[in-house]
Amino acid sequence: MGGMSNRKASTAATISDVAKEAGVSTSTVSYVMSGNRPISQETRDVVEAAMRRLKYSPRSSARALASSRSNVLGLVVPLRADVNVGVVMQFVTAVVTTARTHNQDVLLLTQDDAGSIERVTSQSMVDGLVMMDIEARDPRIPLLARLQKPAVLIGMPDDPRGLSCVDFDFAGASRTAVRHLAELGHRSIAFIGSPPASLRRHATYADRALAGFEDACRSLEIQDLAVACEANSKDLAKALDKIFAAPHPATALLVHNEGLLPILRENLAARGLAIPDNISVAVIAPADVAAAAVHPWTAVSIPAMDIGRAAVEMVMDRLSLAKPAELRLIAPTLSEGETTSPAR
Amino acid sequence: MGGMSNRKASTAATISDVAKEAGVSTSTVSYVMSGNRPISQETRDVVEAAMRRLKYSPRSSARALASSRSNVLGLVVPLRADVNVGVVMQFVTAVVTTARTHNQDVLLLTQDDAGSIERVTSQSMVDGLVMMDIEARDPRIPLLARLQKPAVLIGMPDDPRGLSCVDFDFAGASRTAVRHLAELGHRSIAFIGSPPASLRRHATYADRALAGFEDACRSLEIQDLAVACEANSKDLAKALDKIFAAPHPATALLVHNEGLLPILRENLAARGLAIPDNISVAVIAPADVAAAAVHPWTAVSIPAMDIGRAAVEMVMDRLSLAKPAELRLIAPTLSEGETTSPAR
DNA sequence: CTGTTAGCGCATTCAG
DNA sequence: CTGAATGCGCTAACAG
Repeated sequence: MGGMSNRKASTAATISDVAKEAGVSTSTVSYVMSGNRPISQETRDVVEAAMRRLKYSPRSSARALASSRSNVLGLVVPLRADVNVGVVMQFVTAVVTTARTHNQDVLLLTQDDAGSIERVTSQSMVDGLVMMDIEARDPRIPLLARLQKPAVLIGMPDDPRGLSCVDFDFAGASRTAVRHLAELGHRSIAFIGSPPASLRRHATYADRALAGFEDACRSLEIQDLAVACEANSKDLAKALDKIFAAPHPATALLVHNEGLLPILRENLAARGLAIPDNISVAVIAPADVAAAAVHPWTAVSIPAMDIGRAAVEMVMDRLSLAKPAELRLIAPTLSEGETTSPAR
Repeated sequence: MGGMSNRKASTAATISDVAKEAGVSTSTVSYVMSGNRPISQETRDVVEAAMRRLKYSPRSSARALASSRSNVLGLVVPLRADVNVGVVMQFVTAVVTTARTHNQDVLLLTQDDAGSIERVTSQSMVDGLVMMDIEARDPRIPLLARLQKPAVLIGMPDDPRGLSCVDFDFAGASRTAVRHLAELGHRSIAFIGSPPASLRRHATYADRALAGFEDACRSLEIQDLAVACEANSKDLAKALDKIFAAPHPATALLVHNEGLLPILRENLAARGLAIPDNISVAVIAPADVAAAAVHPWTAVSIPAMDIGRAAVEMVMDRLSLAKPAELRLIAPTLSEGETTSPAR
């Protein structure tokens, strides 16, 4: 009896429509959705059939209001000119994809809109936050620490203030690359790094990659020289000028600047330097970029996917399992390409 | 009397806390926030003071439930390998920035997560949708047309089905560029276009830029040749081989592929071709990319910011003003750089 | 100009 | 294993 719904067809079905249609109470419907208590197989079937028939789907706002969970994660992305769009996109992809596997959606926040972090948390629009492009003493950290929502930083600030952090071990990446070049016999290595703007604001990846380079060279007693560089031909030329004008010019390069990769080979060729015969080049870059080149670069890959995934999982752990904050560094691995060879 | 709130300090303030604190009713508080009815200056002041004192901020889920508006826009972005990350980022930036000026936030959806459009609309997570990277006969269009939420496509499908669309006039862009080159005396022009993958799936920008090129050449009686090209040196070399092996080799190039710009000059130089002395080059690319080069390209600029802004504004118009759907093409403008010169 | 009140749709105690 | 009842916090009639 009374399977016929008497609602206006124009309105979307609600949980009580489903309950009526299935001949059960609304709480039963709610529990078959959440699984928060055992439901007999038969009533479950009846309910699910009713949901399908009515094309029911729960209103997220109602659910959020009742459960005080939005199932949305905030993602703060940098839209600066000096960051690498390719890498950023990879992080974003990883975060969105992983979030979906945890049944979360992603709200996109840009960091120049200063108040947005505070806004979305105080309005409970998000359950947690993932923040990219962290600076060494990022002013947003105290703010985040004060908020009640779990937050994960992609990057390693000087003082995390009890926040979770995850990042690639950029220092280790530089060290790994230098060690590899040293084993090939190179005794003078130059580092071509991030744009000056990134260094100036102490983006943690830029700082730490550089520190790792200097550290490794010192301990292996290798001639070192580091230059910052914008991702354009002109600046690259200037950097190379400086490198090859040095007293003991480098026989190997370590490049931490994805934007330079398409033009590096040509610029060296213009100076009569062939890779790897006259000069070895190792890079720190996303795996696909390094591998996609015609001559794959010897690379320490930035595992953007792994980092993004880890970030989301750390947020979810804190949310669901109330895990404490943690710091996580993702270890570097070097993959040999066709751009390094023994010195001389 | 009774200004002292008796709530537990641990819980965030609600609208009724504010009402109590201010000595008014909740609706009054609601109305000072929304401005949906006139409020005397004095009560407004009292209420606003109370809100500040209690650090009140409204729960978005409660507001959404009561008003059936989420104040969130869904943005569907492509994460394909064959799209240009730089351009995508510019669109995204424009959309987010503009959305904020309309008091909307942006939920990020990726298009490989097929069900997500349906999901976020049926759950009323978003008030409207902006969709990038539309294909000529995009399978999502019938779906979108069926949904009740306003949607704006960035791109021009064959049949918009009553949806709003906005895009750069890529055909006009090609025509403008060809006309410019023709005026310089060039009688044979080659078009280097998007990666084959983009063309194969008929991304509308790729299709239309190419069509505009062929059209303009035909009507101006210019030798034309078009090649697709991945954004790497190897594929570019192949494309150039083909172009210069033709019976009447091109004296000018029109390039619609941002990724080629960093390497194009070098690859031509390797063939003894200097820009613009031996060959003229015009490009279709975002303004900043074209202008940032050491030798600025003669370019028809893709006004990503304008398009993104227009998209959001069209959604908002349909939401608030119930405006009907519209199609909008953004006109091209050519800016001369240092890469074109008279033929011969 | 302001107050009262009935929902918005769902989650979740309590009872059974 | 299931149902009834309450409240989440806010908006928008309706009633002054």
